[in-house]
Amino acid sequence: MRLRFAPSPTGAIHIGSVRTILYNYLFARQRGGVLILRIEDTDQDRLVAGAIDSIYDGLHWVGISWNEGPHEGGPHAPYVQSERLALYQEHAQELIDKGAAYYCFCSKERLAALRAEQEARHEITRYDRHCRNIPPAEAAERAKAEPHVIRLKVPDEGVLSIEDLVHGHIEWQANTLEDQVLLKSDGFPTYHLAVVVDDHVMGITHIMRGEEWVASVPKHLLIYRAFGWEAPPMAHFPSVLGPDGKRLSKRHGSTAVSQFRDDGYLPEALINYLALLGWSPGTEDEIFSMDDLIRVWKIEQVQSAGGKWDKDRLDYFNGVWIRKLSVDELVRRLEPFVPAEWDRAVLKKIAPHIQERLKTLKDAKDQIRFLFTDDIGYESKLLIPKKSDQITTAEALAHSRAVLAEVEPFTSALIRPALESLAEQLSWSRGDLNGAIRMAITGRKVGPPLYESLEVLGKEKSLKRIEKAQELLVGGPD
RNA sequence: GGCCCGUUCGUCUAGUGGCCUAGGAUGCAGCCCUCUCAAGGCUGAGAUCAGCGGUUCGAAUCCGCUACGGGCUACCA
Repeated sequence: MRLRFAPSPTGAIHIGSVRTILYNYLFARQRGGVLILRIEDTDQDRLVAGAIDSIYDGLHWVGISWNEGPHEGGPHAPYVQSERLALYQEHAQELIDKGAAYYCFCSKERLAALRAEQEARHEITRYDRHCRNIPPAEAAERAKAEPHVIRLKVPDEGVLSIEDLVHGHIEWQANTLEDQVLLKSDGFPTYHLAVVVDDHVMGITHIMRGEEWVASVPKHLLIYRAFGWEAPPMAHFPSVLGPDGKRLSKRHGSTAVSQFRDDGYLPEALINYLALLGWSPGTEDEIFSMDDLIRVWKIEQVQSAGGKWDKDRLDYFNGVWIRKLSVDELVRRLEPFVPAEWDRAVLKKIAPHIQERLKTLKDAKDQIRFLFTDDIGYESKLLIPKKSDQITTAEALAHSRAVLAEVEPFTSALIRPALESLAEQLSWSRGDLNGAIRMAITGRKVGPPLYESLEVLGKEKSLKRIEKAQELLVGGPD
């Protein structure tokens, strides 16, 4: 069993492609199959520098690996189509020799004019087979000097069909097809020729790709037939859609995998979410690791309709996976998201207290900044609880400072009762007292639990910040 | 225009003729817990299963038509 992923190096790997690749991966891994990464770069105009590296980065980051590919090598190397041109040219020639394909010398101008005429007459736009009847010997002679493409001779009638693993039976009438180009004038194959030749030569046993390819299946079937090969089973997975219902693309915002990494998403969460976009276990379970997926994913449960990208749901899965991390692991994942100069020992102490408050790893920085800098500017009026005033708040803070100064050791377990009884003494609610102190030490209204925050901040800094808050209040309004 | 695919709560989905007065999740609202925010627990609103016709004792589930959405229709993939 051999499966392939065949991205084009037209940029960073796209989230929709990852979903398709994931399904290929799961299918192969659960059956002990071999996975192949093949780069389909037959369009020289659309190449983007560094794209292959970013495909490697993106796929490795989400935890997808493969057996044969451009860097891995393998029995069918090279795995980059632009390095296999001779193979396609030989195969195109074979079809010419068999009489299954022909040289076409029509210029792009003639083709454009033809199309314009057909459109004007409201006819179907397709190639008119102008060069199909040039005697083979004459055509071969002209081909030595004139620019040309090679086209497939499409039959006038007949039915082409597949039993798609997702959609079931699909069929087409051959007479709705045109004589497609197999080899372009620059000597490069079209996608259609290259994919059929490579899938056959590389021994691909299952073709699984996005739904946008179903329309070209009959073309491929005809090419298989022309070579006398058998087409392998196919599955066409539904598209990942943007909020407007159209296939997800760059214009819907960030769709590159690397963007999700940079935005603080866990690969576990992305994979979990993506797996469920188009597939369902049929049970009410929904939290799955890659290993779980390899066990439970079934192609029979793949949805036939496209699914819209839902960021809220991704965020939910990200939270779930963040909470599943051990503290050490969380600290490790947080590493790229906090400044290098922040003390990792402090980070580790606060990590368990922000863990359940993180939607993404990126959120951590703002929540714990107060531990690493004294620059926590805030407006003094924010210290004052509703129903209270400047003087009373200043007094409460003074008392807090005094009480906290007595706490030894300065741990949350001892801070708690101290502040609780102070609140009672002052006839303040804990919420109001803690809110004022929280503002004083963090400069924010919300944050990790107060007692733990004080402990991690340390006695000295905590007292100093409370003093500063008092001064702010006594000094009058900003 | 032609060919093909699709259509269950806003969103992701369960559902393969009776278990469906349609289940779960997310999001939303409320309550509980609570030092804030989260997390967690509970409750609620939210889908005439695109519409119509047919098959059947019985249809979200099978068939047909229509509508709507999407993909393809290149010497792009």
